[in-house]
Amino acid sequence: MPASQQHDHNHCISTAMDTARTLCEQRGLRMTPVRRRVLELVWQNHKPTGAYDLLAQLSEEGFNSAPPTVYRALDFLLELGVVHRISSLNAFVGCDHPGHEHDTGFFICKECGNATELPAKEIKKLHETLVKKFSFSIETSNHELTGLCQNCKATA
Amino acid sequence: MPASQQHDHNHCISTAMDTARTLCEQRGLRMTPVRRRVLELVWQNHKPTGAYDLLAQLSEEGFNSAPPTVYRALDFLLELGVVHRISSLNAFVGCDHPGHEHDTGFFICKECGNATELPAKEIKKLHETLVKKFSFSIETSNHELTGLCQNCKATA
DNA sequence: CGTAAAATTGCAACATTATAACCTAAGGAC
DNA sequence: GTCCTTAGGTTATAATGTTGCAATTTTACG
Ligand SMILES: [Zn+2]
Ligand SMILES: [Zn+2]
Ligand SMILES: [Zn+2]
Ligand SMILES: [Zn+2]
Repeated sequence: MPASQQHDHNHCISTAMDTARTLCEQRGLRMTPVRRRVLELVWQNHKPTGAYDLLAQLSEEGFNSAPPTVYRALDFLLELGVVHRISSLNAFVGCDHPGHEHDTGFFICKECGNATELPAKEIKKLHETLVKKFSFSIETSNHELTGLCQNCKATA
Repeated sequence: MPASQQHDHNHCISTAMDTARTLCEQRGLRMTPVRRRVLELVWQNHKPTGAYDLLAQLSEEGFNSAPPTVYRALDFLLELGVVHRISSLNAFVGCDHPGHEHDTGFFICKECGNATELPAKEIKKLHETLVKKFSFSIETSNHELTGLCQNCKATA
């Protein structure tokens, strides 16, 4: 059983949507239909999804199907902190714990494609160690690990 | 003075070329003119460089100027372990310590664009911590930090 | 209300990055 | 030399992402 089916998707999605709505209200931003639907789709897929895949899904539902539509929605959601971009995959994925500012860090299974967010604590610890050694000021960071998840390792 | 000028470029380049040649000999691979020149260019720029920038430079020198030329050379050099790809920039940069298998990790200055390779030791430590917490098997990892380098912080 | 400013969306074109497919040329083994 | 493998040339195309501007919707405010 893939990790993506070990839990209640609908719960994931509704929680994510609630949090996003709350964040918008707090910041005076608008959760418009396209933005809402893109976030839902990102969560429904529940694994990193390309912008053009999302665009195709939107298109099937009667939304506008030009690239700027989905990229603008994604930019908004990234800014809001409810999705992450995985640059080695050119793909987007929902954030597990939105509302707490943190960097992008994922473990991506080569077999099933699921992406698991890394604990912010470990990323912070790495930052601290690096800052001590070098005199950089770290503003953002992005960590992408690949390998086999527990399930796929067991099945292999 | 930018970090890229605090040292002797020519030394960087010749060392990198020597190592690459040695690695090729050890593995029975061919360091052809295009491959050699691409590696030299990557080192000459001494900061992350896009494939199409490299292609333009090659073209000026009479090399073939079609995309596959540079992508094939870059694939070879990546495989050989003498360059890294920085996926958040879609760019390539020379490896500081080739010949020792290691993951991609860079600090990239937002101001001057220089990319400094992170110590493999710290990356390994992060891996170990994560593996203890989760039961992933990590095969590759990629770490891209941004911020200001020491020089640019001072100048700002 | 009514209107003006701001934010969002629609739309068309374009830019950038990367790959596929197929063929030719060069290098090495025998 | 002949054969086989590797590398490079060439053309076309795929995949990803952006710019610019007009039209619309939402909000702010008198
Ligand atoms: Zn997150
Ligand atoms: Zn898996
Ligand atoms: Zn390296
Ligand atoms: Zn700098």
